[in-house]
Amino acid sequence: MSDTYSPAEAAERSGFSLDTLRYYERIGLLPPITRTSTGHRRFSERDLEWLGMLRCLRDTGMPIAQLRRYAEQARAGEGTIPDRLALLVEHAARVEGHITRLREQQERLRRKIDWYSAMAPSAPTPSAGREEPTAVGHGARPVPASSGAAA
Amino acid sequence: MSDTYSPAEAAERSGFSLDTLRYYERIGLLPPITRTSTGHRRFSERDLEWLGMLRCLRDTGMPIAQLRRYAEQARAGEGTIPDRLALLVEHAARVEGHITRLREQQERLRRKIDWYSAMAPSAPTPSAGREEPTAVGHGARPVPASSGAAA
DNA sequence: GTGACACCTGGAGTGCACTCCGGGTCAAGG
DNA sequence: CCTTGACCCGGAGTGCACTCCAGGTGTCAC
Repeated sequence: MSDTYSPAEAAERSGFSLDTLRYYERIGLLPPITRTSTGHRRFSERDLEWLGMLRCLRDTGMPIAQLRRYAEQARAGEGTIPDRLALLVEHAARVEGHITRLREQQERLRRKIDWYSAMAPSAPTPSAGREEPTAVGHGARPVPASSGAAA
Repeated sequence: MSDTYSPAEAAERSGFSLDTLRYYERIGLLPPITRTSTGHRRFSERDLEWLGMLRCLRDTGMPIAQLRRYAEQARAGEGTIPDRLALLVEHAARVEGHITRLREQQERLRRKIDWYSAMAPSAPTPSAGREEPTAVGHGARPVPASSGAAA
C-alpha cells in the first residue's frame, strides 16, 4: 500500500508521455503531484487511477477543456457529483453516437472494399460501365457544420 | 443526368464547408473542379460521390496525407486498384480496432456512471470508505507511445 | 441598373493537444 | 569522485486540419 511511482513508471502505466504528464499537471488536469524533498514527482496509486480515468475520457474524444471542468469539480468535493454525472452521461451519449456513425462508415468502407476486391484480381480493365459505389447509402449529411459534432 | 451543383449545394450535400471544399481542391483531394466561363465552380454528380467517399474516410479518421495518396492513385487509373484496396483494407482494420477500443472505454464509462448514479440521488455524503472505481478493469496500457496508434 | 448575396483568389490566422529545447539538478553504480 | 541517466523548469515550437480575411467579380430578382 501507499506505493508511489516515478514519472517514468506513471508514464508507462498510464500511456501518457512524460511531457504530457507534466503538461496535465500544469493545466490542472492532475492535482499537484507529491514531490520528494528534492522536487522529483512521486505519483500515488490514486494519481494513477485518476490518470486511468483521463485516459478513458481522452480516448473517447473528450476535449481538454471539458476534462478540466471535470477535474475541477472532482477536486471541489461531493457536492459536484450530480454535475459530474451529467457530464459523463452526456459524454457517453456522444461516444455512443460516434460509435454508431463509425460503424455505418465502416460498413460503407466494407462495401467499397468488396467492390475493389471483385475488380482487382480477375478483371483486367473490363471497360463495362460498372459504376463505383462511392455514393452507396446515406442520403447526404446536410448538417451545415455549425455544431461542434466532430472528433 | 449530368446535374451540377453550386459550391453551396456541394457543401450542403457533402457536409464539408465551402472553405474546406476549396482547400481540398487546392491540396489535390479533389480533381480540378469544372468551372463556368466566369470561374465559378460547378460540382458534378461524380464529384459529389467522391466527396461522399472523402467524408467516409475522414469520419473514420484517415489523415489528409493518406487521403492524398489515395486520391492520387484514383486519378492514376485502374492499375492502382490493388494499392487502393490494400490501403482501404488496412484502414478498415484500424477503424475496427478503434471501434473496439471505444467500446471498451464506453463500458468503463458506463460503470463509472453507475457508480455516480448510486452516489448522487440518495447518498448525502455517506463518508463510508467506498473507493471510486477509477481503476476498473484494463490492466493499464504499457505502450510507451512509440507507434502512432492514436486517433 | 442596383442592391443583396454568392463566389473568386492567395495568404495569413486559429485551435487543439501536445512535444521539444536548453540549461540546470539529482540519484546511484563503479 | 565521476559518470550516466532520470528528472526539473519555463517557454517556444510543431503538426494537423481547417478557417478567416481582404479585396474584388458574378448573378439575379426587382
